[in-house]
Amino acid sequence: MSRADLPSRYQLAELGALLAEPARAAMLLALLDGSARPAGELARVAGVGAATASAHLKRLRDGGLLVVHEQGRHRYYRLADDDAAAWLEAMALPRAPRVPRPRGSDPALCRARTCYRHLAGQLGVALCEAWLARGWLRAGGDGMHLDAACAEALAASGLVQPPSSWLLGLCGRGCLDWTERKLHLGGPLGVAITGAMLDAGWLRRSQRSRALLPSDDGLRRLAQLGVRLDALVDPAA
Amino acid sequence: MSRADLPSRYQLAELGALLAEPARAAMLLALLDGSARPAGELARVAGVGAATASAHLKRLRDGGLLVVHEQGRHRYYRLADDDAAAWLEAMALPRAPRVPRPRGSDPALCRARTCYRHLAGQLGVALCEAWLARGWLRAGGDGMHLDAACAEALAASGLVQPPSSWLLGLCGRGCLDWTERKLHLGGPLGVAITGAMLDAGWLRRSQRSRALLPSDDGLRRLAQLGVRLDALVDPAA
DNA sequence: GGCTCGTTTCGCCGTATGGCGAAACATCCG
DNA sequence: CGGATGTTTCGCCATACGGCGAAACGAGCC
Repeated sequence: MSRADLPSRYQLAELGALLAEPARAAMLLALLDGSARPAGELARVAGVGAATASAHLKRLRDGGLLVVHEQGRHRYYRLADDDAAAWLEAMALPRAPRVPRPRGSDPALCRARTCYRHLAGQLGVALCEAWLARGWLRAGGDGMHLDAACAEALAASGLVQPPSSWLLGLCGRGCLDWTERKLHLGGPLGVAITGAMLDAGWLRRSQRSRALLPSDDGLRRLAQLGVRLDALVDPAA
Repeated sequence: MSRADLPSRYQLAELGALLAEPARAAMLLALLDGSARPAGELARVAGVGAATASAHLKRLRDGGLLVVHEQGRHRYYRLADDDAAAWLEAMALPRAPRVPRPRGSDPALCRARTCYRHLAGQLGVALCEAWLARGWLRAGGDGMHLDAACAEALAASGLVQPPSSWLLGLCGRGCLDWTERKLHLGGPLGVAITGAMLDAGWLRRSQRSRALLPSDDGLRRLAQLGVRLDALVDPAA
């Protein structure tokens, strides 16, 4: 207790201080969908001038929460890693509805959303559970890996181009879904699959939130890949 | 994005501000093992005077992170709920070792520890997985519940007194283990079982950290209850 | 080269907040 | 009842930090 957490106390405080400013919090929330945005745009969403935004971004960068990608005269900021994204999502989600199941605010968000750059929500959990159950996803000591049978099925379904063996090399990680309280698939593998689903039109980004809207075709394909859709909340609710 | 997270931005900032002060962070870390401590003691661990500690505790209480239990002239502070404890643990753990498996700092902490008031770490994950696998723990829509067979086995093993049916009424919840990245058993059910293990001497609290030290007898009993111990990290490491 | 635009640095001010000591309560004990 | 102890409130000071405008820097573009 006494000596061991003497560093961690300052670590935690420093992390908290980064979130403590509404402007910084707004920036982080805006980046929680995995997007990379230039400083000016982040200044706008935070509602502050360019100068202050720059200072905030510098602090977030120094604190290890953001990374920069310079391109021409723009500087694109992005969340540094999915660990940060994971607990950020945990803190940002509407302060937990206590009782068993009165779902959190937006039903669309509960159904499917991005957690950083991978699929989360009921759909993400259902996919992870289904593939684990049928052996398409194997949990090893160093993370989750895709089975060759799954990679073939994904190619056959048109999600990825035929030589889909590159998927086997990616490492997935369990990431706690804070609305479902179960694991969904994160890590590079989760990012790759989610990206492919977006590219293939199975999912579409919502304009005004992190919700992901599955197309009818996408739902059909997912069902064919073993994902149980009967547990999804009614989108009309 | 724009309108939806306008409240959540302030919510997140407020939460961050509570962690932003080393003194408050120290208090929260001290309470992360589920203990309830009087204001004076928290002042000492935080390294501040009684007056300032009182102010900090008031803020944490107003912010919904702590609850008070008045007893005589003492006021015992405790973490408000296990949701708060969960993401607090996520943030507090040594900033993730990036590469696959170079384990976080303290091997004892990785092996078994308290997460709030329930068992976490490799042992907690192993227990949760084992009981789910043999059907002793069933995951329903509203949480996890113990099977009657498990309750009987726990009574037979001497963990709880013979009429163990009261365990069936408790609700458990999956809680992400941030060193293992898998679920362990939290919620009232997890708290009850962990408490029983402490009472029965299967586990012992470490003096200087949140680590839980299993006794030889405890490990034997756990193995009899189906928990695989071969995955535990070498305690001597 | 000179212009524009995006971004950062600098200097300044106002407020918020942490720290303490002293004093006020409250509770337990004799 | 009076004294000791734990906790909170009050008043004060010092500092940290966010906010902005102005200016500097750098990259693109004509």
